[in-house]
Amino acid sequence: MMELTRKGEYAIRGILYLARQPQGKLSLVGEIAAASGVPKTFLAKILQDFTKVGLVYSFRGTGGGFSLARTPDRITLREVVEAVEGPILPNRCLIGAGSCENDSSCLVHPVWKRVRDEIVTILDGVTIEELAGEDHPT
Amino acid sequence: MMELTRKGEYAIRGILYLARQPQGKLSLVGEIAAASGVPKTFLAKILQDFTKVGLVYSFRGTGGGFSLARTPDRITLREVVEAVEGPILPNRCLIGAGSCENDSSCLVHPVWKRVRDEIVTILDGVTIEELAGEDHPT
DNA sequence: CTATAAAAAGACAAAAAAGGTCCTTTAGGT
DNA sequence: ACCTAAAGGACCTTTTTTGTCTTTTTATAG
Ligand code: SF4
Ligand code: SF4
Repeated sequence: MMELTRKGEYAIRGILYLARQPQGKLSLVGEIAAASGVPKTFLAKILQDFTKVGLVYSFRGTGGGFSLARTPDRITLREVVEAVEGPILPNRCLIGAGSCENDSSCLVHPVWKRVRDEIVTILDGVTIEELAGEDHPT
Repeated sequence: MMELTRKGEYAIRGILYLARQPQGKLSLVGEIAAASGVPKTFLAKILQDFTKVGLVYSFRGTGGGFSLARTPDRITLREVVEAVEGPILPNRCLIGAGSCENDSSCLVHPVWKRVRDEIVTILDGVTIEELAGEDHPT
């Protein structure tokens, strides 16, 4: 239950690769895929998701590629996961008004809300810089 | 992401019905299904899961049915969810040794561990008595 | 301005999981 | 013996996951 999909796992691996590259350097899909062991065409889709939400920059044509749009210390694990998997929702009733008729009276509702809030808090508290294992120079 | 399945939702509804019945009374699948709005045959499977892990008692034949195996205050939401969905695992690496080769060096690993521990803590802290909305006589 | 390079977009498809149904068997009562 | 109700298992449909492939767009180099 509550399992991260492969897409989510790949997304993390992919962005970690980018985080480990020298600032401003562009990486090709094929290069990232090979290094992180992710199917190339699948990773391409993931990188598109990243681009859409503004996590990475993409450049087409000769000399193109991908780079982070922000420094690794300002990208949280939550952003990465949500970019490809959508918002963290342990239950439908958290989607919004009307998704479950009795969310006002239901006593289970607040429990799932707590669960979501805890997960979000944890994932928001982790940056990909920490995960990339770079000790940033003081 | 991280969404409870219908089976899990149904499981909660089903056990809440049982929790609201007078102590020791037996309920039929059909009865529980109708009252909680769950497909009868599907609920039957869920109740079988409950029986397997010892959450409910089942009796066959005339006058048979289901009842809780414990008082509602000693059944946690976690037990109910895990009975039908399996253990709470935000990522494969938490399954056990060898499920991911690099779980010792991977910096993401401890994050998922924290996520799981938090979810488990929350769900363990909620009993189905609280959820059933019975104010138990002091 | 044309060839080349690389990402974007979108259609397609296999495999797995979710969500059920149905039928036969087993166990208990009358 | 006969009825009742759960257990077990085979089967099915739909949705989601996990990809692939082809075409289009955008950019650069010569
Ligand atoms: S937890 Fe309660 S409010 Fe949320 S979907 Fe289930 S019944 Fe509805
Ligand atoms: S988080 Fe790390 S240890 Fe866990 S599956 Fe992913 S790479 Fe492996």
